[in-house]
Amino acid sequence: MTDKNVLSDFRPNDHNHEACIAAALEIASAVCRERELRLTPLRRRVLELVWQQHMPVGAYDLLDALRGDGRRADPPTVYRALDFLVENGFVHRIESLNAYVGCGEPEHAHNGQFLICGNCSRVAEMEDPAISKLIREKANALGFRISQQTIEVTGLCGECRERAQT
Amino acid sequence: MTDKNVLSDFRPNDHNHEACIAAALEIASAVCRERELRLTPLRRRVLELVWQQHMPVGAYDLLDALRGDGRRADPPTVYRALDFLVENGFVHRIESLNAYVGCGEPEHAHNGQFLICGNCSRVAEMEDPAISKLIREKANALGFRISQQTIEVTGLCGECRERAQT
DNA sequence: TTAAATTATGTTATATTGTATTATTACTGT
DNA sequence: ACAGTAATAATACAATATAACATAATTTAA
Ligand SMILES: [Zn+2]
Ligand SMILES: [Zn+2]
Ligand SMILES: [Zn+2]
Ligand SMILES: [Zn+2]
Repeated sequence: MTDKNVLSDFRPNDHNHEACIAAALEIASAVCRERELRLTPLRRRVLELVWQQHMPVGAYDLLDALRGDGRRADPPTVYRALDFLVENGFVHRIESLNAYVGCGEPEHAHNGQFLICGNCSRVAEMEDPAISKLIREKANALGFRISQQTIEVTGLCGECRERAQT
Repeated sequence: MTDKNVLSDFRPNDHNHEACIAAALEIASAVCRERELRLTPLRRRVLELVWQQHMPVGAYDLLDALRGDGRRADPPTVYRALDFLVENGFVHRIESLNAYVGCGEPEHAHNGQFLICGNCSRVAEMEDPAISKLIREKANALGFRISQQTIEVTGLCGECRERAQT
């Protein structure tokens, strides 16, 4: 968080996560108002569910959670909501996990660079322009015009790494 | 191909593709002999099928092709063969497509950086150390130890881009 | 060179993830 | 009230992947 290229670092287990959720919903609400997007109750609820942890959630976990609310829900329900949320940058899809994670800075469009801990499953999001630029340059050199970059890195977060050394 | 950081560039449609397939099988055969891996007929056939085009192939397309051979085949058959081929670097998995593409240089371990044309579906593979290094450095700065990098870029290859400008 | 252990494959069933399609409901402006 | 639009419901299905157990082939070791 000190580094401006880090959109969200690995969060300690004891932070005030209620505040994370509240902030995410608040920002989404404001962004939607500004862009005249409709953050319907369903979309808002799915966003809230995605934000339950700082790790990727599968579509069917969300589906179960929706059903837990008492409402009836089927796959298209959650996928449509996710489409909206991904499309508008409130949520990122992690391709290597077929799962979804909340984005803390949907105000400006970007596609993040993700660090995924194979031990605790937490995810950090970077947005390092140097990385994007280098990849773009290399691709351009081959005549390739980039429309989207998918950068997902797996390994061990600092906390899990220290614990593993023992 | 002139650039040593490009493991396989976009191939023109008229190249001698039989040679590509033959070379891939030959290399795989040699590598397996050297590493005492077992390139069984099934694995060899799946590798050959993956190499039918320079674009990612889905597991179930391979399954259909195996059945086309007259043999009986079920999902575990092809997934197990793919596991072997991916594990040992003969094939790369494209996470963003849930599909598989042959690797032309399995001799040395690496995880490639892929350019995927959204129009013609052809794939090029780079292995640019500068990109890997930069990502590794940024991750290290966050205390993260990388075990694998997934870099998949979508866009338009040179040929398709020119054609689209019209 | 058998016997045991290991590795690979066959087989059946099921789990997980994602879409297509059509119908219905709720909201927006006239 | 009405038409036009956006969102959701509901059903059905497609695509991708794994679990679990049985059999066959291969390697290793007595
Ligand atoms: Zn939190
Ligand atoms: Zn961790
Ligand atoms: Zn070829
Ligand atoms: Zn192309």
